[in-house]
Amino acid sequence: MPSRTVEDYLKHLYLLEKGGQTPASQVAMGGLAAAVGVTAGTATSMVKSLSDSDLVDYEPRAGVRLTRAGTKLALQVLRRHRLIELFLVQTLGLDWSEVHEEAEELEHAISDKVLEKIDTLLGHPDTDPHGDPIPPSTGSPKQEKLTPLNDCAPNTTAKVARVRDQEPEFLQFVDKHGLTPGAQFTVESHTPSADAITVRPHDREPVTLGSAAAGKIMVKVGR
Amino acid sequence: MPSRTVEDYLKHLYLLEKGGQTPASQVAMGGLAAAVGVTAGTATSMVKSLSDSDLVDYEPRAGVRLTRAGTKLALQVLRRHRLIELFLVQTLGLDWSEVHEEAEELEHAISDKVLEKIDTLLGHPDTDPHGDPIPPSTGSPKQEKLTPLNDCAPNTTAKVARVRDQEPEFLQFVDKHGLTPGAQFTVESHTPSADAITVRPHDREPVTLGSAAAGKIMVKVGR
DNA sequence: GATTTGACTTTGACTACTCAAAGTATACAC
DNA sequence: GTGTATACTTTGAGTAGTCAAAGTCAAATC
Ligand SMILES: [Mn+2]
Ligand SMILES: [Mn+2]
Ligand SMILES: [Mn+2]
Ligand SMILES: [Mn+2]
Repeated sequence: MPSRTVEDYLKHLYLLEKGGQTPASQVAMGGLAAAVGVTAGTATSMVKSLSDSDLVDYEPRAGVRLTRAGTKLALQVLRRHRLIELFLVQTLGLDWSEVHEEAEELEHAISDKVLEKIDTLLGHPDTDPHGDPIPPSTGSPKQEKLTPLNDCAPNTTAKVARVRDQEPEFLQFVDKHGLTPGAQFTVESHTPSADAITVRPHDREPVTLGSAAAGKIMVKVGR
Repeated sequence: MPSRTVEDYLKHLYLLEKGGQTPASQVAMGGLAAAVGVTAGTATSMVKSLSDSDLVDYEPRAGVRLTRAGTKLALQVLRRHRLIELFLVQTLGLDWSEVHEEAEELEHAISDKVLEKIDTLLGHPDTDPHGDPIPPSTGSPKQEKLTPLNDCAPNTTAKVARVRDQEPEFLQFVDKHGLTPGAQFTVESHTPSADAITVRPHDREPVTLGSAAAGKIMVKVGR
C-alpha cells in the first residue's frame, strides 16, 4: 500500500505531465518539488526511491516521468480526489471553493468499498465540481478538446466546461458571476491589446476578465 | 495538530479508562500496547512523549491516565469515529459490521466542517450503529445505565441498547438473529450452570447464546 | 527472606520523511 | 571559450514512529 506521501507525489507528477499541453515528456524536479511543497533535495531523494519501486523513470538532471504502474496509481488517487470533491458538494453541501483542500486529505483515507458507494450514489459522474474529468476505475479519463475563454472571439456563444484553478478566492469570484461549469454565455467583446474580455452569462450581468483569469476558464463553443 | 498516531493512543486510552467498569484510575502499559497494536517498549516511549505534552499523567510501572486536555482530544476523535460510522451505515449503506474499520482511518482525515455537516445531515444523533454514545462537540457523553444480557432473568422483556464488540463475524451473527440496537425481545430461559441464555426477539426465532456472547450485549430492561 | 516470574523500561537499530547548506553540472551570456 | 547563474544533487542532521532484545523492578511464591 503506497503511503500518503507517495500518493501525493504520483498524483502531482501526473498533473504536471498532463498540465503542460505538449506531450510533456519529462517533468523537472523543481516543478515537482513546488507542486508537492517540499525542497528540491527532498524531491530528488523521493524520486530516487519511487524509481527503485519502478513507479517513475528518472534521469538525473533531465527529469522524471511516470511508468505505467505509476500512472495507474496516480489515476486511482485522482479518481478518489475528484469523486470526493463532488460528493462533498453534492451530498454534504460544501462550497466548491473549499472541497479541494478537504479532498487532499480524504483521498488517502477512503477505501475502495466506500469509493464505489459514493460513485453509485452520485450516478457514476464523469466530471468533478470544477469540470475536471473523473478517471474511470480502470483506464484513463477521456480528454475533451476545450478552448480557453481567452481564445473566444466576440459574439461567440459557449458553455463553461472547466475551471483550472483551485484558489478559493478565484472560485468564489467565478461562482458569483455565474461562470461555473455548465453555464452558457456570450462573448461581448475581446480586446487583446487591453488584455480584457467581457462575457455575458445568460442569466447574469456581464463581467470583464483579464487574460490571466480568462485563461483558466475552459469552454466548449456552441449553442 | 496531533498526529494520527497520537489520536489513536488517546482514543484507546479513553476507551480503556471507561472500559474497566470500576472508576479505572490508571491504565496498564500492556493493555494500552495491545489496544494500539504496538510492542510494550513502543507504548512506553510514546506515553513518555504524551506526558511531555501534558496529554497524560504517567507513573513508570504504575500506569497512565489521560489529563483533562488528553480526555478532550480523545473525545473529539471518538465523536468523529462514531459519527462517521453512523454516516457510513445511514447514508452510504455499508454494513454495520464493516464500518468500524473504515472509521478507524477516516476519523483522522475529516475536518470539523465536514463533521458538522454530517452531524446535521444525520439529525444530531446520540448513538452510533453499535449503540455507543456519540460524544457531543463539547463535554462528555452521558452514560446510560445498561444491563448485560447475561444478568437478565427468564421472562424479562428488554430492548437491545448496545453491542460491545467490533468483530465483523459477531456483528453479522447478531444482525442475523435480530438483536441489533433497538430490538425488543423476551428472555425464554437462563441456565447459568449451562452457561446459556435463550432469548426470543419479537419478530424472530429464539436464539441461544453463551455467556461470553451474552455479556457483550447490553440491554435496557422494560417495554 | 531468597527466588522466580511477568510486566515494564531501556537500548540500539531501522524506515520514512523532511530541511539547510554545500557541492556540481549545464546552459546561457558575453 | 571562459564565466556565471540556475537548477539540481549530495551530504549531514533531525523528527516521528517502530521493533527486538536486553535489562530492571516488584509482586507472588516458596
Ligand atoms: Mn493529498
Ligand atoms: Mn477538482
Ligand atoms: Mn484510527
Ligand atoms: Mn461503533
